[in-house]
Amino acid sequence: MYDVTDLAHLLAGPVVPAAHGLLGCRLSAGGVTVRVTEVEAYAGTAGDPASHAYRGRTPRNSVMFGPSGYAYVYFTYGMHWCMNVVTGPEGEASAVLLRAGEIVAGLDVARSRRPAVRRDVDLARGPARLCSALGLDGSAYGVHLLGAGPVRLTAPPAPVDPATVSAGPRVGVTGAHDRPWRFWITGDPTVSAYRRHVPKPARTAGASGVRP
DNA sequence: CTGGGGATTCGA
DNA sequence: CGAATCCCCAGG
Repeated sequence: MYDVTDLAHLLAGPVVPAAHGLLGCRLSAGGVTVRVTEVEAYAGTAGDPASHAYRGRTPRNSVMFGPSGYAYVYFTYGMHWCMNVVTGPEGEASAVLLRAGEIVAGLDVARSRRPAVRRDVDLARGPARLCSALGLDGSAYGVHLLGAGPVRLTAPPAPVDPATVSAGPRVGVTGAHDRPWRFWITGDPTVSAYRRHVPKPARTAGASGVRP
């Protein structure tokens, strides 16, 4: 057995085990509960250029530098929110991005938030979709996740078998392919599609893309 | 102050 | 494939 105390302990530790442990956890907000099926680990300032905290503390990423168990929610592409769980000790800005989940409660509420979606497995398939399904936005920035607040994270009813977890390079991240820090439940239909990061081509006249 | 770019999604 | 559409942050 593995209760909220253990979850708190797990989140307080190194980010990669924390990311593993977040698979299967339940996240409840806005009348919807998802079972987390896909995550990515980010190591903060510790030599991880892909982390939002890599260049040091800013107003936007400050919650990542605090204690574990809090929500780092950020706005991107002018329209989408994405949600992270802060991990590690205070002062170390590591976090785990929640990339996808399966709706296990509040299905009708989730559908009403995303009317255009046809298949239920697509409702929270992707980090911005997950936030959308749960009704999460900037108001969830910095909230504690392990208590009785509006956004609650709880351990899985049964531990996830490590043999059912796959690992690979993170989505939308340039380089760092030597760090397979994306983790997902193998074969789960709610896991998002992997898309290689495509750097913007240099803006020179007549430039043609170079293909590998 | 300015401007480049983004841990994405959807539709053509 | 490209638009949508803000906000953040580095640099001058």
